[in-house]
Amino acid sequence: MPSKSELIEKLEQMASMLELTGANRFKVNAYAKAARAIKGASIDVLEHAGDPKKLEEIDGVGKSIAEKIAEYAHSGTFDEFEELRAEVPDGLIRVMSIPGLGPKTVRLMWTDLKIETVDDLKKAIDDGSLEDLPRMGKKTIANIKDAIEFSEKSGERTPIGRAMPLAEELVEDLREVKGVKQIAYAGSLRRGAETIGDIDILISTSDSKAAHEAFAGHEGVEKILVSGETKSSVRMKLGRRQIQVDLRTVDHNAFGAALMYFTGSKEHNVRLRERALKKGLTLNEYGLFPEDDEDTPPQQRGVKPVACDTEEKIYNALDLQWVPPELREDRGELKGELPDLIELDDIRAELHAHTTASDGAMSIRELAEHAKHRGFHTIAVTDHSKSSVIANGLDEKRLRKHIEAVRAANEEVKGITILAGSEVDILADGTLDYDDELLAELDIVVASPHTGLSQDPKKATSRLIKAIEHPLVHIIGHPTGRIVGKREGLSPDIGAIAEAAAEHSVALEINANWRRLDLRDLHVAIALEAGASIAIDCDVHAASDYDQVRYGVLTGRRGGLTAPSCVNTWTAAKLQKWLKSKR
DNA sequence: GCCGTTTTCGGCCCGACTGTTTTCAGTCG
Repeated sequence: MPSKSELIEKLEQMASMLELTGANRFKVNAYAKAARAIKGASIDVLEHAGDPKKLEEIDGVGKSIAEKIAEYAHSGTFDEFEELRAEVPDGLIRVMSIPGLGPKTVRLMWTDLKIETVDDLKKAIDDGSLEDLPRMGKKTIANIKDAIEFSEKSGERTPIGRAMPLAEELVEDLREVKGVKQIAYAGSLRRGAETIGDIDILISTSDSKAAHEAFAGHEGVEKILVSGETKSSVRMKLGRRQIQVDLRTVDHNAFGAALMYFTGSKEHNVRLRERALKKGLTLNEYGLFPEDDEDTPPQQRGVKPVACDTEEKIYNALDLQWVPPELREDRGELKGELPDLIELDDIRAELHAHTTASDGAMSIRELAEHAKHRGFHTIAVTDHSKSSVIANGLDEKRLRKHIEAVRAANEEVKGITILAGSEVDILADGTLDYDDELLAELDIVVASPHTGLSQDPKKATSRLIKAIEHPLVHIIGHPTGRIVGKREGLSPDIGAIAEAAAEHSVALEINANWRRLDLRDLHVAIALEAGASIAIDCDVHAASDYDQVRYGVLTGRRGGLTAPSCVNTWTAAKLQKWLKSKR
């Protein structure tokens, strides 16, 4: 069945295959850009596949690609894709994903040595035939061999929750090095993306050499890939895997320009540069300069930049307001007003937490004390329901006792409200795991799907909507059940879910655990557009889980979430009023 | 293939580093 994600994948594949066949690089770029545009588009392209005008409203989609979308919606593929696919072996795209191998090299391997897969490439290395290619010396071959091993070992992208602690440790350690004035992590990590390709660290320093030496010598560095005057690249140990970490050093007064440049996204930067050129300016990682058509870069000729030391000055010089990193994805952030995004400090309540009654590690009181310590006014105790047997879900009798225990704790612990709730399973048919009489006794109901996570999108949509329409439900917990990089989860019609949620005053959860981040950023944007409220919850099982909230806030920010749209930022009174409206 | 505050053709972002070659192509971000 045609799906948006498959269409996007096909367009991305088109770009790779075109590259390999040596097509016009701007055409390649057009396909890659269209794929991104569709990913971030607010309209459902498949729904409007018969309306080319509507499709062409999406920036990056023109006549030709609009036709291909129509073709795909009708037949599940499009001719040009199938033609290229017949020509370009599947395995080559995988070969091209090896770091250091680009389209030119892979194409040469393919045409001259008939290399079509990573295994073919390994054989060509072993039997020495790879050396026959031009510009293919011993060192290059050794690097390729190493890169194959790395890509097999490092696997896919690293979840943000694994990369962030390492990045913060590096920033803390390198801050102490002689000459270092400003330091920050940049890249997709600063943008709060759910997964990270590599970690980028940026330093402004008066002693570049010292910084690069300290970096290369840092604990955990397993291989040095690049070491220049301004740029070093290493591979570091991260758990059982490795992650690439890049360090860039710049002068103090270029820190803003460099930070902007290395934060990306690449597409956002391209937009900014295009905008700069239209204003007779040129933007690079050293600053925003007047464009003068000279070949030598302006900073090397002592040209005075228009702006360079802070991001804000550069955006302003381009007649833009400063764009929060989380929004720098080329999803229209340079057009119109930006939302006043939610901040970590706005979070005042945790509404999804487990105790030792089900699968948590803390008692009700411990849970409450930790929440209080974080300055929260409310904590909801939401242990699992009876169907979650593996999680020691509570049957009706145990839940009734548990409610009593929560009420007692609420009397006893001062300075915080402890809500009696449940994370009740949404069964495969959309019914809930307890009867209404029992649910009505609870202060808060978080309804979540835990099983049947591979059901078809139509069933998933009606299942979730049924739960949303239930008059006693407040929050839909981790609505799709996905696990980042591991489990796809449900693929419901998020637009329909969001509309139902808005209509019935049900909040959709961003489960802040970095393994979940569910809703994801794009879903949040759709939910907000429909007028639905969002909950950011840590799904607390242990004390350290409270720290996950940062990832939920980042995800919310990426989706354009403001504090008023997030129930966890509301005052105790406002929260209570909403909860009671469903009782 | 897309696009237009120099518009329907002729552009399309910019610099660092590596390896191999000896002036630069390829890749990356």
